[in-house]
Amino acid sequence: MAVKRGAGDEVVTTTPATAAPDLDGPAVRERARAIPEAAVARLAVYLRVLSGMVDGGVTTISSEELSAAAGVNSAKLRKDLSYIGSYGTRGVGYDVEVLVSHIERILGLTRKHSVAVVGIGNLGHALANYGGFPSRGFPVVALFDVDDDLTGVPVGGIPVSHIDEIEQVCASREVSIGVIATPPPAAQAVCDRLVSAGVQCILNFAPVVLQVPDHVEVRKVDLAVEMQILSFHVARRADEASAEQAANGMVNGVGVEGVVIRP
Amino acid sequence: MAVKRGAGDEVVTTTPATAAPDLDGPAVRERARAIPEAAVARLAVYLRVLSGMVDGGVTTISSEELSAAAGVNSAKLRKDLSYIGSYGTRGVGYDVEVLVSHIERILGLTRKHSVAVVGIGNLGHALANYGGFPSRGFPVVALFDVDDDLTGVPVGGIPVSHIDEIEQVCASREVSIGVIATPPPAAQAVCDRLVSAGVQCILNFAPVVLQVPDHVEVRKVDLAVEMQILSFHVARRADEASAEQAANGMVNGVGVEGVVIRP
DNA sequence: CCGACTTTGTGCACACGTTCACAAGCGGTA
DNA sequence: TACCGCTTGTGAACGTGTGCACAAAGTCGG
Ligand SMILES: NC(=O)c1ccc[n+]([C@@H]2O[C@H](COP(=O)([O-])OP(=O)(O)OC[C@H]3O[C@@H](n4cnc5c(N)ncnc54)[C@H](O)[C@@H]3O)[C@@H](O)[C@H]2O)c1
Ligand SMILES: NC(=O)c1ccc[n+]([C@@H]2O[C@H](COP(=O)([O-])OP(=O)(O)OC[C@H]3O[C@@H](n4cnc5c(N)ncnc54)[C@H](O)[C@@H]3O)[C@@H](O)[C@H]2O)c1
Repeated sequence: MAVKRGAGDEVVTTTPATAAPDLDGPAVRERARAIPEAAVARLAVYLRVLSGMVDGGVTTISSEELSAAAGVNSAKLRKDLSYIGSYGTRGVGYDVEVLVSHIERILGLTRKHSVAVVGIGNLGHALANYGGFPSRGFPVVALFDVDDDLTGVPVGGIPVSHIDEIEQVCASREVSIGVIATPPPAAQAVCDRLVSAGVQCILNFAPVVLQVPDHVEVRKVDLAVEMQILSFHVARRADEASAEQAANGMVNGVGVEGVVIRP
Repeated sequence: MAVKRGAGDEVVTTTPATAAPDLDGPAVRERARAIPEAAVARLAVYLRVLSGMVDGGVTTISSEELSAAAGVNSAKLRKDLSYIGSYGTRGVGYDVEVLVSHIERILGLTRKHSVAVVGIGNLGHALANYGGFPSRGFPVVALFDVDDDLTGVPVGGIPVSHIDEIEQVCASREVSIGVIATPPPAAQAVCDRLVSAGVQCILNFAPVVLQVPDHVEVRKVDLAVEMQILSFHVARRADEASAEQAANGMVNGVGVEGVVIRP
């Protein structure tokens, strides 16, 4: 993998910048947003697929193949890639390694992002032991808990620190991403401490809405919400099926399974 | 009042080869009055907030208060609620319990959705032990793993079954949601077996793109992707900051991190 | 060197989601 | 009852994201 030197090149249009004078209304928004958030999420998926391809010895790939592997529309894939520049060859496809390096650059993965996990319970243990983070450029460098029985105990190779050391430890270990895996009532307080320790990105597993300053980015993973979305689809499907059956006046068992719909 | 139709518009990254499912007329597609997916996700959040309010003794709440608690715009909240009907009182607000019951109805939570977890490793243990699922109407009724040392061992009160029993057990316990927490290489095979067992909803933690039939709903939770999105924001922010500094001809070390920008 | 073929990159139209703004409706009050 | 202030519900404007379809740009065989 060729590490490209600085020499900014033309480089994508990170900031169109054409229309500088914008609305500086009451709510101060960030500047022109370059890449749609949805596209960023997909770029991360493409990167994972491409990494697997590199390992498999693939050197070139077309948008059709890559989009199939990533589970998206090929037009969407090409549009997503166009946000980061034109690195394909018409009639041929994309050089896998080139694409990987450019996506990594855009996602900011040329830099390591140190992670701290707060709340070393069931979930915290799993996260601390997970090898998928360090291998993708997100080394876990600190663990925190209030439980005195846990402090000092190594989990995943890292000793747990007491929550009261959070500001000091986060600063000294240059933590840039904080993961909250505490019970819900403690989440906001932990979040506040992370913020005051200078952490600007937070991944929150506790089912609570966190209040943070504008400059802090929060993403939440709420499994109950995921379940409920699935539940919604089940219900909708059941509604449709029953409506259809009512319309047809017919009861037709669908192949796979005998799903019993209670009247 | 809201005339709600079945609305048969699924989509979700279907294969391009899908034959036209609805031949109701190529021109008009007016029937779909479904609830936007994004709104469904938020409804689940509102539900959680409202449940907390019920416990807190709150009986009535305005869109302004609820939206603040849920971290969204009040107009968006009202629009989201309007998808499920008109249950507010103008000049007063919403009755909390009424709202809870209607959201639960729409999300299909009047029915219990039994959950099976496959892959009882680090993450699987955490999920099996998590009390947040049963309490929200998602009882975990089955656990599966290939590891013979695990089969029979109770985790979170449920003995682990061997993966080979998956079809039989899922059917007999009426599993409607399958959770995949196996290593990535095993995920697709596990998914296929869940589908053949009649499971129509899957929550996937393995970082792979699952291929499923159209009638199966998949949601993925990819923590590495979440991290990378955060990383992207860090990078973008650094870019902006450096651009601004360059414009000002000033170099200012920002507290948290020493981002070195090559000239 | 040319022409056939392949695949990218993108303009455009459309669908979806968000936000604004305000009439309609309700409870309380005189 | 008539008025008033408050909050909902929603039409419409607006912004964002998606998908189509095709010209541009490249490769390859002759
Ligand atoms: N376990 C899961 O699979 C799962 C799934 C979805 C969501 N969650 C959420 O993740 C969070 C953690 O879940 P869990 O199952 O690991 O819970 P847990 O009770 O097993 O662990 C919580 C840990 O946080 C620690 N803690 C409590 N207060 C703290 C504080 N102020 N500062 C630092 N540490 C503190 C506790 O000592 C404990 O070790 C919860 O909010 C839960 O709702 C968990
Ligand atoms: N641990 C985490 O915090 C974390 C975070 C994000 C994603 N993930 C993903 O979740 C998955 C599980 O992670 P983990 O840390 O629990 O892994 P793990 O290795 O601890 O556990 C995996 C379990 O799956 C079982 N298994 C393997 N093949 C199986 C099969 N064919 N059928 C049934 N069970 C099988 C193994 O016996 C093992 O018990 C992985 O795909 C991982 O990438 C984990």
